[in-house]
Amino acid sequence: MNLRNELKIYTEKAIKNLQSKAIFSEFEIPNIQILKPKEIANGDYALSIGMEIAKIEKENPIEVANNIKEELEKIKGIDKIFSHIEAVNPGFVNFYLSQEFLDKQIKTILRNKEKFGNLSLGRNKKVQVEFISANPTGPLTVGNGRGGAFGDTLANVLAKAGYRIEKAYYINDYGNQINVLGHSILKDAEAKYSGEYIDELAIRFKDETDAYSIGKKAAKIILDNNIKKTTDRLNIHYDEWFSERTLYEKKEVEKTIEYLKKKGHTYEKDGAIWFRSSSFGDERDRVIVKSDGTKTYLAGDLAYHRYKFETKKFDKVINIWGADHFGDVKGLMAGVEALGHKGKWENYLFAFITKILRKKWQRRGNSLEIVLLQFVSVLKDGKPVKMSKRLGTAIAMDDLLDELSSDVTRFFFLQKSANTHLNFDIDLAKEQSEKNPIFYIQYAHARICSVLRNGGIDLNKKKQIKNAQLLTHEKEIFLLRQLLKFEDVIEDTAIDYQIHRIPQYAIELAAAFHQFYNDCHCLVDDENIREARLSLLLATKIVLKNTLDIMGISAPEKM
RNA sequence: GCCCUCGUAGUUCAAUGGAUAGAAUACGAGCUUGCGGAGCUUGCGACAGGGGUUCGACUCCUCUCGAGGGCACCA
Repeated sequence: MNLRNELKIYTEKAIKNLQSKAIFSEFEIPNIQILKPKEIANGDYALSIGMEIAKIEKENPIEVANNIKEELEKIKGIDKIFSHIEAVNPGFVNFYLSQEFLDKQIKTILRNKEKFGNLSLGRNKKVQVEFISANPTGPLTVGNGRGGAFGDTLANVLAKAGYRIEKAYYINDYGNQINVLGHSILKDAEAKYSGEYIDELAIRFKDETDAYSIGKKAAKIILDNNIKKTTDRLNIHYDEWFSERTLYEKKEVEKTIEYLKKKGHTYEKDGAIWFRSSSFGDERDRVIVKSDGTKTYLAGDLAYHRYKFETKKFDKVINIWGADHFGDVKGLMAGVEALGHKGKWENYLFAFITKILRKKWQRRGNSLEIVLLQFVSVLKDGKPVKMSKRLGTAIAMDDLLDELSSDVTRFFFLQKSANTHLNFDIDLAKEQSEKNPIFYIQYAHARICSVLRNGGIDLNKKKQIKNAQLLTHEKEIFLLRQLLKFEDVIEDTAIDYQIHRIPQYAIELAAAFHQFYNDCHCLVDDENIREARLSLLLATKIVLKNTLDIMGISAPEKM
């Protein structure tokens, strides 16, 4: 049970008590939002419920807040957590953490080390995150890289929150694009892909003439020599590389279509078999078997999702897609529902979160959730570069990784929210790589390690704080508060997937450390203060490293 | 035409319907006989525009303008 949930329950109880005392009438208690004030002066946590209840009760908000505050103060043990609770204008209730509570937290961090921040939110639920899944017809692009950084980090966050996660790459090694790849290598009239890799493959297959056979073999080569190497360079490691072809080989696609037929979710028109997806909220029906007898991409994807839910028994599946696949979201959603896998997902306790979820139509509590990442625009020499493999003018992820480290690149991608269009100015990124915030964060980590070494602390040995109560300097307390935020950051992100919160937090934490470092000398003669500050440093190192680990970014002990 | 995602300091990005809209970078001014100055302190600087809902709007609704994406028997 974390503090925010505890506080929520306390508040609810306080309001009920006030109702039973007839100070408040018997209204239905609204959602209790636990706010985190931006200003420390406004407390560590805050409630705005006073204003909402004041409206219902037609009372003065500050009086309502005061009533709640007084009722909360009566709760046993709350004085151990908060040094004081305040009701302030226009009707907020502010909570200030006690020194005692903060001291306890630092001990918790030192005890739990890399496990600090592990939550039980997932309660062993199995979740798959599928990301990148680019066609094996060419090297990964910068846009794929964004999906990779996002998906990998989201999976890490969910793992931290207690979910059993698997990372998957769906290889589209079946279908027309394989044929097109073959023709591209043959450079005949049906060629679509171009670029250096095609030229290299052309040399390799110069003695062959069958487009499909070439395409099939080439796809395997591209997967091994390009895609897998690039994901490695990006520090992404999949649990499963799933081949679409195997679904056809094992007749899983046919079985899926048969299932839908039997359930009456299909019909024939113009010689094709249509899936009645409009019965499941889609704006139109979708073809699953074309009039020439071949299956569409959706048919294969549905078979794959049957595998996800029925064979692998995932409780939840999250697909990370580029925004160019927006048009396919409803089709797959409808299909998954038709296959009987909707709404198994838990209902979150937090009403304020479900409110957010409701806004995101693609995530309506389905067992399948699809996150769309907006486009990455690439600028080079001040000019936009059109991203298209087919045109052969795409910026390959490897081009970027030749110039920037994986750490910098991942951080650059992660910093932006999924639904903003990302401008990747290659020249700017190169130019700024030395002053990138990631260096600021890694420098903080290296600096801490250096002081700890100078202080004779073995980084791998357990270190217990003895004098946390000596941590009273403004910057010490501020840093402590930042450390404490880590669990909230994990929880929030595991629920709303706003992963840019993580790099944001890393910057804040590093800043809090640098400020502390500047004001407080650690290696002082006073044994007690020295001990206390070294403990704080060690705790900071732990949390900073945990944060970087989640982002898949290294935490160097020296730079 | 319809559907998505956007529009915030010069630039790249933040901000759960809450309190004084934050960072980074750039530009200006400071800080070192101390543990890593790749740091710290400080100044300048922004909600595309008009209506509306609300005690309270960058956030919700609506219109206008602007950017990107999607509307296949392609994947």
